[in-house]
Amino acid sequence: MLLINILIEYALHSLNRPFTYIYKGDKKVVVGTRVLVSFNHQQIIGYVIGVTKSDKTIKELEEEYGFVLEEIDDILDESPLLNEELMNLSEEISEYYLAPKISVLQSMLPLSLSPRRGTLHAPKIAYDIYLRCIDENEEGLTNKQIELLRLIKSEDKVLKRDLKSPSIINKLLDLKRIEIIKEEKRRLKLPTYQKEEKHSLTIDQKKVVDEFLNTDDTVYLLEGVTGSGKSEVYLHLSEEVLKSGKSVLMLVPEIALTPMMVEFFLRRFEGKVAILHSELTQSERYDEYRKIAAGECQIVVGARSAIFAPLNNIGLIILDEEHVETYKQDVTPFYHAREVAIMRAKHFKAKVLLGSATPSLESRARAQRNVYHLLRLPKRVNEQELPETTIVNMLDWRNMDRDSYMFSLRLRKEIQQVLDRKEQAILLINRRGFSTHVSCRKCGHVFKCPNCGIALTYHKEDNMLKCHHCDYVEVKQDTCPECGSKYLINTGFGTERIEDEVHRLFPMARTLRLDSDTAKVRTRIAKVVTDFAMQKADILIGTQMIAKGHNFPNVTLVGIVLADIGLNMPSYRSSERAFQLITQAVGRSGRSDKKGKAIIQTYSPTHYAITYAARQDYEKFYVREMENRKVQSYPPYYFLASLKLSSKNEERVIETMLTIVSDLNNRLKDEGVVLGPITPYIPYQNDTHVRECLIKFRNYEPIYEALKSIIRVISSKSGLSIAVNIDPYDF
DNA sequence: TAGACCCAATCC
DNA sequence: GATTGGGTCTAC
Repeated sequence: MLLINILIEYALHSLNRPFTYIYKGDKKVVVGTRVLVSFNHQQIIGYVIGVTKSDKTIKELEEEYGFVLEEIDDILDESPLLNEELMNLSEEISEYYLAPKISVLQSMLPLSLSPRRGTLHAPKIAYDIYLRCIDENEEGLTNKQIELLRLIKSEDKVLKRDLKSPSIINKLLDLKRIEIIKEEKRRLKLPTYQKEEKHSLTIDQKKVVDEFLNTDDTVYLLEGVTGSGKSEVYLHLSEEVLKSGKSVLMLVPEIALTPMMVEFFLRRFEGKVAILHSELTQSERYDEYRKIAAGECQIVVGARSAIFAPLNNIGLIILDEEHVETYKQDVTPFYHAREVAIMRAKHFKAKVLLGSATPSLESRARAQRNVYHLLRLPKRVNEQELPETTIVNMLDWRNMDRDSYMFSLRLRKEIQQVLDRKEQAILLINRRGFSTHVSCRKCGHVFKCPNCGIALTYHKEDNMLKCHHCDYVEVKQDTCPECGSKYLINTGFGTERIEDEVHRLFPMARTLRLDSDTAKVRTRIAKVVTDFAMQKADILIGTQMIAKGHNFPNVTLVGIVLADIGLNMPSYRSSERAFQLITQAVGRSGRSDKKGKAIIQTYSPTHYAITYAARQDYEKFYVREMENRKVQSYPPYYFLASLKLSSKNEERVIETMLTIVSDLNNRLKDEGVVLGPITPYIPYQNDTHVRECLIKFRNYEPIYEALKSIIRVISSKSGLSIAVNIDPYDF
């Protein structure tokens, strides 16, 4: 009889331990496969982490353990889903991020293979069914059968669905003249490009490539201004790594926003590339995953979770736009792809290359201390000048257009000139929708989200009010639900409103809008981007989505309609985010031989994030922001961990959080600073109350001991749930 | 996480 | 006296 130790699918700290089942059947049970078990009156999925033989009787075992043993209902896989490297990696991640082990495994695997119930209905392997001739003997066949046999014979193999006559096929199969071959199908159709030979490098690029190849560090940070040709460096290094027989993992923030990078890799390395990202359907993703696991691809291009691609013999992991926050997962297990990349690289003795025009402060600081090897690309490839940038102070009424409170005279004039010259402009407004608040003029009622309590944004396109925090939507009413008044007013503006305003001020201008509303339909991002690139519109209006990656040669003006959005968010990263966004956006202007301009409208014209971004001066910003972080004891000077406690019972959360905070204070003394209890911006969601605290510290060990013990104590209590976020972004 | 179980409130 | 609703408990 076999004793099977499994992790069950519920990702809770309280259930983060092995459960033992027995198996008497004769199928093989292997560590790393999924099984179906009944657990507390339900059928759920478990992941096998241990198999041992036992000669004792069930009764003896139950006596020994003190609980009733149940049998495994079914075995779902024949062979392990993860190899040893990935299994150890999952262990390391769950240790570092203090996350339930099963949650890490669930994040690593595509849904079709994931240890969770959804897996049972997830897509299966798809096959192409081919026919092949195995016996040319035509004796005793009818003319029709001979015709088909000769047709099949003339090709190596023929797709069954391409042939029309099933009865004749069946007859030939019966007569053993032909056979069926099943081949796994790749449901993702990659576009085929003309193969492209490698470009020669500029002197700067060559220097960077040589330094990377001829030194022996693990992590490299490539700091290169927008347009400096980082992609070409990635491609060259990838080629070198492939030549040495190793494979490459290329991470991008979001494929939809960086279609160029995928195209570059497909062009250069046709047939060797797999793609993995969230835009894929479940079945496409499953197929790509299996192809990688089967060793059929040497390059994987993908978003965050692609860091878990089952590539073997990795030689290089690249994170493009390494500062982008999407690399940090914002649910358990809260991992950051950069840290996971470094873990994997250590295992393979591979190198990690982090690339950005505006590196995250953490990375840049590590480079400062030579933890990372710093590489620089200080110039744009064609020596194009950086755009001429103007900051417009919106507080000064003399700058303002009397006809519009969203546009300054200067921005309006520049847009007009661009239109006159038949060039293109990009307007960035980092907020979607039409207006940010809808309220009643008579009684002051503000339309709010019933789940989150924050103001709803009005979307004119579909005439709905939407919550930008959860997915709540409602049809916009024309009257106030409180007093029945018809006088509702819109305040605050977003992309839709700007588009309206552009149409009003420049009736002839053709516009396109790109934000996550546009992106709801999968193919629409690509459509908008290509349409704009083909100059089917004069002005592109959008959120931060338009600030990344794309190269629009005819754009000579970038207008940042309101640079302050985000700057005053209650987060220690708000300056950094604003700086990155503005810098990236300004860099979109003047990418070809035409000189570009950028206009930044702001109510904080002297804020360092804005002034340095206007000058595209990352290094100065870095120094200035580091001072800030030092004074405020934030990363990179201190590490952070946040702790989130939730319960249906508000009093209980408050009380427990108080004891946790005082407990932490007692344990840590000088090892860290505890802030809290903090009532979050959204203090309750679907009748669950939440409280948080934040820990700032310099050494991981003592904090980990404390956190582990708190998790142990809290998770043993029912009605309370706890989640720890190591290196959180949202404080 | 989600069904079981327990107890009290509530119905006519 | 039966039904409903909520809070709590437990899992191999």
